[in-house]
Amino acid sequence: MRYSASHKAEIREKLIAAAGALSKKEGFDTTGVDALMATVGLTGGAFYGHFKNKGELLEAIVDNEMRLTQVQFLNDESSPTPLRHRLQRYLSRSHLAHPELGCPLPSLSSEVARANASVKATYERHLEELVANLSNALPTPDPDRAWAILAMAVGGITLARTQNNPALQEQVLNACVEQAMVIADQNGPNCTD
Amino acid sequence: MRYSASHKAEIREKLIAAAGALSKKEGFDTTGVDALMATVGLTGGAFYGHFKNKGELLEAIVDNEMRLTQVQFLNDESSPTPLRHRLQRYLSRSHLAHPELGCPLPSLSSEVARANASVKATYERHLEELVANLSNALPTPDPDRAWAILAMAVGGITLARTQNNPALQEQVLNACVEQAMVIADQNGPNCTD
DNA sequence: GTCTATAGCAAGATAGAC
DNA sequence: GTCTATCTTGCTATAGAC
Repeated sequence: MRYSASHKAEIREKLIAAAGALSKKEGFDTTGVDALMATVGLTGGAFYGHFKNKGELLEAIVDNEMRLTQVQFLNDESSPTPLRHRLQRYLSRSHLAHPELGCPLPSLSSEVARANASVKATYERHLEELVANLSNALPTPDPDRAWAILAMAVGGITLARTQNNPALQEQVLNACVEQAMVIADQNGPNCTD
Repeated sequence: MRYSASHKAEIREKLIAAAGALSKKEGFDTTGVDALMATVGLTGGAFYGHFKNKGELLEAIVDNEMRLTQVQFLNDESSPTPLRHRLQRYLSRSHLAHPELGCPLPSLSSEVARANASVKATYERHLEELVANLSNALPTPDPDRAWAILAMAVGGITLARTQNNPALQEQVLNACVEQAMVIADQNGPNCTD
């Protein structure tokens, strides 16, 4: 045959990656099939050779994006990145400016919240893994503190992206890094030990 | 004339409120003009007697929703609501389940992030007021801690709304309340006083 | 597997009657 | 100020040629 046996799979992966980037930048609902296919040099009709419908694409995007995020958060145990550096990378100006390359949580959560139970289940599964990993990166593992830190990081990016003023963005990002470290390092709510 | 002089203004306010609720629940982009007008008993064409275009509606929604949030956050100085209770109310199951009645920050932020500078400026102005008020509700006023707490609250609702599992939702919400209080009550990063 | 063409529908916006 | 009717454009999805 003209193409290798895995050619279709390769195109599919390209589509999922391109659609993920577009959806994180412009939103999934507002990303049209024709526009998506154009980014990989194909026309709209070819889409349905890879996905039954657009909903199936959302599932694939969510799974792929969350898997990549999982990998980025994963700590190499032989040379672990300090938590503060990971937070600074997450809460950075480049992450603010490039949602298409960044974490799906601030960009896709509101659309996932309105999606069907299957999409949410995939999201949920990856989120739990993410939190388990983040918990293990704390001085003392604690899922509750991991959830709180994750929520602050996601909320920090979300809020900062709504701002025009760079100085204000900087303040939000830095405040979240500092206060997340307070949560990570605290020994107890009353500091009694 | 058939209607009172303020009739147009009343309809306009109704429209802004209805559109705000719809946008917080289903998203602004996915809320059509015809569907919106139907909720107040009018047809699509009448929309343009009140707004130049749909973008003007978004500005009005953002201003109105943020103003209402501002009022809800405002503390009655004669009988202030304890911060913990305010956080519990924000990070509650009813707020999770009813975005149309709730805070615009978790629902509209991603669309505001993609909006024009004018919309962002309005959002920004209200956000700063909100943070100033929240800062003053802390044991020791501190804008940085206020930003961090706000980010955590917004991120907590955002993440919890993507979950199917009520137990997991509860864990996220409770964790954010507890850790937000840690940030509010801490005296310093090293607990040295 | 991808193309072109098109069906079928909903969107934002405008025109003119009342 | 609101109606109906309509223009134009965009979308999801399908049909049939290659």
